[in-house]
Amino acid sequence: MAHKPRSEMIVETRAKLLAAARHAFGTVGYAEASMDDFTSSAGLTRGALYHHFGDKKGLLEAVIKQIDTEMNDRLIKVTAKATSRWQGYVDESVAYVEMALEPEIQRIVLLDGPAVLGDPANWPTTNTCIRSMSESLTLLRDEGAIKNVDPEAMARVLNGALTHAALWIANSAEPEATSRQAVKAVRQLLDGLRA
Amino acid sequence: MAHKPRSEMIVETRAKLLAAARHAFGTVGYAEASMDDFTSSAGLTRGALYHHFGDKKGLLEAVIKQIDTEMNDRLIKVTAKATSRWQGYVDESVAYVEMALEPEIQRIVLLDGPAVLGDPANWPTTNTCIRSMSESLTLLRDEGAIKNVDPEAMARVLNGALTHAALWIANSAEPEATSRQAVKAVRQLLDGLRA
DNA sequence: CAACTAATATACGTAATGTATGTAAAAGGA
DNA sequence: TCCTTTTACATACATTACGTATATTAGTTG
Repeated sequence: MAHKPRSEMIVETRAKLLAAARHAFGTVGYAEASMDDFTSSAGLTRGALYHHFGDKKGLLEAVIKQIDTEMNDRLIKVTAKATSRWQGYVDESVAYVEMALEPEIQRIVLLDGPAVLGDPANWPTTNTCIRSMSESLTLLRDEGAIKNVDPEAMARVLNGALTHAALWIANSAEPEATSRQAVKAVRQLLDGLRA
Repeated sequence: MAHKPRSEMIVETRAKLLAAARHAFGTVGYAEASMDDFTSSAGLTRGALYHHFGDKKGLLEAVIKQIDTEMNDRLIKVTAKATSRWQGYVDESVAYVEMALEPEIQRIVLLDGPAVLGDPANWPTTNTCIRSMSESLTLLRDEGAIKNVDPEAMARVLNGALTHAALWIANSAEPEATSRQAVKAVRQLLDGLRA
């Protein structure tokens, strides 16, 4: 009877715990998510959880890291499609807003993450997204497409604008209309950076 | 012996609870603040707390409302001092960043508030600050000082930029240097809005 | 095959929240 | 003035969650 090797069991267990936690965090929120509940929904107990992730916070970190990686992958694809570098940056920004509309991302990364782990700027997973946006800005600046800005500073500040736009849209009574408003404002804001 | 009238006792009790909670939330954070601890530090018990505020969340709402009012008062003073309307808006924005540097505001309003109460845009106390910024933008737009933006949308998006700037500064290893970077980026961003 | 290590479960202590109930003092009317 | 009613606040209790310490089971290695 196929006794899988231990190494496979482990990654499987980790994956199951991550998925269960991610679902729980994303729906009821970090504080309301009971470790007993979601581990048992994964067919495990808290024993496995503590062994692999140390504590609830560690689990949240792992979940956020996973989401962050996925977000970055998606953003890279968007940028790759663009015709010009500037257009790529604008598209990336809008795509970021759209991703941030997803309840799971919003709840976990934008709301609970900062409250539990502190300012995202200092997360170990050092927001891959911000870094990539910062790189885009560096290139744009060096080729003279935008004003002479500090890429990192501007990337962080803009990132704040984007996430707030997303929060606003997602919690609006009329997301469609709000989305148009918010995206337009973001575009205008970005446009103001052009040289 | 000076038995104060009941109405006075009540406002006093509410004030004591608010102050104690505000201190606890502002230092150890909402989740870690034990209601037993901070009520007893105010010479009361949770009984009074539940009577006046319903639950822990209700107390947080009250604390945030108080802080929000104070912030707005301070912003009004800044704007009043400015020489031009545009300058007033820039000063207001920078002042907002500076206020958001204060640990209490940061912890309670920027980190825990959104996690516990959801997107600030929908708070009952409907961020007085955002409203006032939105009004400033309306005036600026109408007098042609800035591009033709949607004031509410732009105010919200900019607000996100400002709060993120503050978080970044406050959690930086070198707040002084980071502050210069962030404030400069904010100024550039605002400058891009001018007509 | 035996000893060891590591993955997961179980059991328990502690602490926090919310609720239900109790109490005492103030307000108000006769 | 006295009795009733309300209400501000305290106390006691039930539930639940987290984290840790310990037990068990299974896989790995010599």
